[in-house]
Amino acid sequence: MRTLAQDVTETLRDWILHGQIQPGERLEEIPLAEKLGVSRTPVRAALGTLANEGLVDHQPKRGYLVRGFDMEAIAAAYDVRAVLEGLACRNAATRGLTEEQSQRLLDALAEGDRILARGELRPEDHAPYQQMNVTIHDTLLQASGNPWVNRFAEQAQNIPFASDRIILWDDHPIILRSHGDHHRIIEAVIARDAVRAEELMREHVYYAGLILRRNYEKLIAEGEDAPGAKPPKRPVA
Amino acid sequence: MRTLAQDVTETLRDWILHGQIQPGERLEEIPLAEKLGVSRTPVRAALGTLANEGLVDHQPKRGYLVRGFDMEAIAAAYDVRAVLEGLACRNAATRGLTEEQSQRLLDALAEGDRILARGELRPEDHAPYQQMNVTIHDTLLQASGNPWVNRFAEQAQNIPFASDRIILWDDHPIILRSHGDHHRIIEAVIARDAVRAEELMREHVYYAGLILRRNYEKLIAEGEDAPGAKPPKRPVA
DNA sequence: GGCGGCGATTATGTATACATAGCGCTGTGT
DNA sequence: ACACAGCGCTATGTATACATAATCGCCGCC
Repeated sequence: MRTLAQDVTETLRDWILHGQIQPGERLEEIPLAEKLGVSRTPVRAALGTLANEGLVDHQPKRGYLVRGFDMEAIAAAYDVRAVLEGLACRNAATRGLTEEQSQRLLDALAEGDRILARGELRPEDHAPYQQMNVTIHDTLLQASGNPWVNRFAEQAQNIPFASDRIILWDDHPIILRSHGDHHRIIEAVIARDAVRAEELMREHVYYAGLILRRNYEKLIAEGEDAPGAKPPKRPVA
Repeated sequence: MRTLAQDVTETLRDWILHGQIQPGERLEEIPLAEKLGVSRTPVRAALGTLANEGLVDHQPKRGYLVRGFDMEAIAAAYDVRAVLEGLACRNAATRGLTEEQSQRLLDALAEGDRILARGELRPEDHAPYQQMNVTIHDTLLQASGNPWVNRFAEQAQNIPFASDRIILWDDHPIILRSHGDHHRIIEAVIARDAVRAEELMREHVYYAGLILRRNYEKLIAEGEDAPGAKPPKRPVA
């Protein structure tokens, strides 16, 4: 069964992740409750959950604030994801994939190849590519068989503008290289080469963070002061 | 300011971590509220928090159950801690320690040396040794400057019978070796040798998990069916 | 005699009423 | 004119009342 509190939690989380509520903004229970057509109770529960997830800041008797993430914090999240997903690949390679998992990964690789084949990404390709990317990472996380890795990696992605869902669509060579990583990673996992799988995934995620940071610094240098965690270019929620 | 909900959360968390509430046991709001002398509201909030932390399982409209952790899950937590604390040491070495941090670490090392000097650990030594161990790990986590590492490593420790606070006091050689690790790790961090620091800490934590698992399997082999996450010998806290 | 459906019971989910800490405003005194 | 203290307002924290789904037992039916 679904409860109101869960719905409200998801709604608010989406609002925050999609930037519809700005960092630093105050989240007041009564206005939110009215806007959502529910009572304060489920709203309170939702705010508590989001506070635990680290998306909002809670000071007792003083309310909830949407947390802002500066570039350093976002880069830190990538560092964490790098080691966690690296661990996931190591374990996945050690344990071996199920038939279904390896098939899903191979399908995803083929899908990526197909999308990238035409040499450039059109806007209508973004969603499928994104989906494919998420499929690969999530499948590998699950294949690790380590529930903690799953949970923490997911939480480290639930930050505004710092998720697999953010890709710099303009830079085709980087996307090609990234998908090349996918090939190698999955190859290593299937070949049960745990060390190589871990190293490749670590670098893959770490590099993604590096790109993000570089782009951010370039924007800063160009004077476009990117407030808070403003994404570089054409972010896709 | 402290709220009732926070107090209740801590109380329940302690009860679960200390095994005063058994895995699989049902947590009912009204009895808990009565036992604690509060209303259902703070109890509900606390249960929600603990559910987010993964200590209790929540099924909507069907209540909360204390989660049990089998040996596999505990080992998985150690794997995660290993890579996270490894990352923390890498970052700490890269960034460098503050004067205060390095002093705290060196003091902790000396304290450990002092406790271990007599050749065996007496019961009254357990608490200080434990404290020293926690100090070292927490200080290094903080020194990483990565807030995520802190959060996740802490959560991965908040499992019944899987924390720094659990040590096999009987096996002196292992404790000696472990404290030797501490020396090397801190030496590497201070020397700004990021790679070595990371590797040493990874192995340090991973090995602790391995010991735990081995002891568990030995117990199983001896026929003492250790139910759920029963700790090997003389667990403390 | 066993199985299945229906209703009473109970515990959770939601709404609302009450308590209290924070914050700002105002008024006064220096 | 400025500082500070007291007061009132507002929003959060807590308690409680109400709504509703899940469980369990009972009865009837097959």
